[in-house]
Amino acid sequence: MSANTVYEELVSARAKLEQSSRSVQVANVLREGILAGAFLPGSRMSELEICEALAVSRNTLREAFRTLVEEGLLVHELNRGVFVRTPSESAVVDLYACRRVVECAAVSRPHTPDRLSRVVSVMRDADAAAAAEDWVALGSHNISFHIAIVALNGSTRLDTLLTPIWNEMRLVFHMISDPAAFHLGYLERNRELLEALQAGDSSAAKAMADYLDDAEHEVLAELNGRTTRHPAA
Amino acid sequence: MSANTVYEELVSARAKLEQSSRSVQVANVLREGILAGAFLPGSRMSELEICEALAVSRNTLREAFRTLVEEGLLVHELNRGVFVRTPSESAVVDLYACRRVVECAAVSRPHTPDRLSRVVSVMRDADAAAAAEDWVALGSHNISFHIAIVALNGSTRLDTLLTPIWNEMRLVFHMISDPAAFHLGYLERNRELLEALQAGDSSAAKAMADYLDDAEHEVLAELNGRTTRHPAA
DNA sequence: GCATATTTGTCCGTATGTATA
DNA sequence: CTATACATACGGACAAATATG
Repeated sequence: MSANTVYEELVSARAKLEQSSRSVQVANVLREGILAGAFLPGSRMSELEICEALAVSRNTLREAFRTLVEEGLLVHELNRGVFVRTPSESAVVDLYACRRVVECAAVSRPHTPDRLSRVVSVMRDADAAAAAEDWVALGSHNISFHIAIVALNGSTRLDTLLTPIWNEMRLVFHMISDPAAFHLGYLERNRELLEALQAGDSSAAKAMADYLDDAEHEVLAELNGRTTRHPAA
Repeated sequence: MSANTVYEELVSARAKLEQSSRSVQVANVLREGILAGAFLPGSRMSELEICEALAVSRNTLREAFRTLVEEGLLVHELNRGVFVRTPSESAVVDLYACRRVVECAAVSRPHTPDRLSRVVSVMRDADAAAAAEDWVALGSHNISFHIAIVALNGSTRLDTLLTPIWNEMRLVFHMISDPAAFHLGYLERNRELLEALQAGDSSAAKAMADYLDDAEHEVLAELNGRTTRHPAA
């Protein structure tokens, strides 16, 4: 049964469950699995099977579910269970609207060199991943780049509040056909953004807005070209 | 069965009211209580007592707790229980840093009249509350005013993501000595902001930044003048 | 420092309600 | 419509951690 392979992986992940509270541990394991694409958008999270695979009770699992729902990775349908979120087209539009606000604000303000250094190091990691043709890592570094951009705003609270945004962006990337090509295409644009920032270029905000516009349209085109076979959210 | 149509409507209406699970209902009740100040920052939320008071099982209550923790109203300490969050001074600084980003961005962009109308109506409600000397309502409308400001960004996702910010602001207001005087003082400044917005004044961003700076300093002064007797978060 | 009581963390069994084949 | 599978919610139980005297 190939349908069981996902749960078999969970059994091995069970070894990781060691410290902190069970429900937190379970949430961590499931989060990793979802972000890695083990559970694709729209797929159902069976209480029973996951309970058995992780050897935890339903109560504990349901607490973990509650956490992940709040993080935006799962959606909960009353008396039906929980499913991996399937970002709709309108959700994508809204995601980019939200990113436009916080990312354009971030690049518009005067930045301190030490915070920019984080952006620089992420850019280096992305380059390394691209050179090694590690497309999964490239996708992660791409998101990390924009997380580092948001951090320029100087509010750690804002950073943590936006976690669901980046989670859902990863879900979106799992829905497009060729994430590798997608991320590779934006590697150079990230570099241009960084150079504009380093130069103190006041047009960085405009560049960021254009960047997000293009990305949004490309993602929407991908989602349009795909016959949505997933269960509705 | 035309005789049943009325009752059928009632049944469907009742179904909608009860369409949320117990844990969600419990979370709603507790949230209201906390935001209303029934549970003050730092106070402990006893599982046993709340279970008995609401006649729900511990499992159900713990799911509700998980939700409220995720919303920022409660903090969870392993093997110790959950407590109403006590915003620290650094938390207040960060809260205003976050608000500065999203609220200044909101007033900087060109706004559509229909969305501004929401700000206008909230302003009217606040005036009415002030005239009626209903200080609790005034505090709520003050926060609603800024929620309406953020909504000018045009991202409903951003609006929902910021829910913990407004929740925590209410907790902060519960910690200052005279919330009524505080909110009354900012009623006029809200009006000035609104008028600047209606006039399309490009200096609205600066006005908002000043507004938040002043509010932050006033809140911090309040928290400094108070011997923090609450358990540490 | 120690013993006790309280509270939390976790699991189990089960009854009820809901959705779907 | 019936039957099955599943989610929801409850209560009890026990170990572990914490608070209290």
